[in-house]
Amino acid sequence: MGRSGEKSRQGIPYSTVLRLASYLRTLEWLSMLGVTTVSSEELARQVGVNSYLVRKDLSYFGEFGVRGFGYPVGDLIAVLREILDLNRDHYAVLVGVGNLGRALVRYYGFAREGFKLSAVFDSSPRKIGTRFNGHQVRPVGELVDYLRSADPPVELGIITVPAMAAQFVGDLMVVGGVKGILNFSPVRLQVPGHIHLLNVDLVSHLEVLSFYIARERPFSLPAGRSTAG
Amino acid sequence: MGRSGEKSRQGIPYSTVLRLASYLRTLEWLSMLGVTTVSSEELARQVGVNSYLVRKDLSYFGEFGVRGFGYPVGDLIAVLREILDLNRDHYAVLVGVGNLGRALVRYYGFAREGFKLSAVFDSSPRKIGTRFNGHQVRPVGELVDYLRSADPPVELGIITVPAMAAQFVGDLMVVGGVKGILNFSPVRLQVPGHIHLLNVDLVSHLEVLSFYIARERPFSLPAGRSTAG
DNA sequence: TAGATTGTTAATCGATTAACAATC
DNA sequence: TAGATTGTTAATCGATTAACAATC
Repeated sequence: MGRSGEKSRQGIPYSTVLRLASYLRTLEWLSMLGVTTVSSEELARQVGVNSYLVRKDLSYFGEFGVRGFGYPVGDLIAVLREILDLNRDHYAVLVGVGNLGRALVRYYGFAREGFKLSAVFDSSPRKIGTRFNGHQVRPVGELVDYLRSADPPVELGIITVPAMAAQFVGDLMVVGGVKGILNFSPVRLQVPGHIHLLNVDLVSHLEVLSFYIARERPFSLPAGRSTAG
Repeated sequence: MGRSGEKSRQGIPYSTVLRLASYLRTLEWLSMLGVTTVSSEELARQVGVNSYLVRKDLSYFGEFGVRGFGYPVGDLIAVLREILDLNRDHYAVLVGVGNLGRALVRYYGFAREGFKLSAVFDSSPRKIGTRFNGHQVRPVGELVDYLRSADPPVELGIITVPAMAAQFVGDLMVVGGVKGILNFSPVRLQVPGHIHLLNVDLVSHLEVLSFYIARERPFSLPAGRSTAG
């Protein structure tokens, strides 16, 4: 599980990385249930992919299974945590303490996986100074300075501001030196190539569901394949 | 995170549907800025894909552009709203009034796009009866009955309960007759094939960022792709 | 061992990219 | 018209699936 035995990481598909996180989540769940061994077949079934893919995904990083037996759950969890670099804390700032922002500040899931909030910002005088979950809201004008002098350093920025302000806040984060941005605003941010950006548009998800539901009406087609897995 | 069903339906790739929502978001933004015409090149640039893909995606549904000219923004918005079936209201129930659930109940973005909350449920006696954003929290025991008799009918279920309860709640929604489920719990739900399921695992997104930051390597997919996949 | 299941190479499939004819 | 840009067909690329040898 150390880096020594790993194969080349060139060209690891984004979809593979996303599935690694899925595998990890499922394995943690199995581990909680007391399961100590799992086959690629069973893990695949639970995640909703096929077993070829599980083995292929893992093979990018090494050999972690036992032939004829399966994968030791605990070991595989450790391996995936290592691969995803989850064996250390990651610090984030969050900007925008609206409904969604407040929810994320209070969300346990992040901290549980080692993602810790370093500080929280907003532009509204009404919100600056108030406290959420132990974090006193700071003025967004202090964001760059904060990021530059933060110790431990802040790697991640979480954007939960309205569309109008998203690009501005993103720019500040980049100037401040974050390495990755999780953007919950519906705006497509423009960021330099070295910044890792993920857009999470909650409304889009509902729209996708809407599309598939609309196409399922009685006359549309012979029963096709399901979107559910 | 990501969709659970990997297959397209009626020959339209899932990734295309997701991009349609992205195009719509960008077009709405352009429209707000007063832009009335946009080329596939410009729209592609803003969304972070290439123009071939924009034209290809739209061509699944018809011809909406003017050669030598581009696309009329207003018309294309109307077309996309029609395709995604957004020209009517969609009703949803939300189960689980924790931090994330409360945020979604209060989130304007959903309603703005025609997704309306029909009712809100929780299992905790401490929360039942309290009000959030005008919705009085109902006991989860009433969920199935509510869904069966709701008028207007409820198509969508949003799950924001802890992992432990997610499958149970999902089962109730299915029994109640929802057509699609947006699952924010980290559990991979098992649902019948006719149910459209999208999993949104917020922690996974951070883990993906962690992976790429650890490698100082850009994504291999279109930068800043929307989630769900 | 024999059966089971991995790890890996090869084949397939489908999405993306490219090219270009149509046409405003 | 001439230049521009769409809509669509063909080529490419890469992820997924399949097959199977390795081996516990």
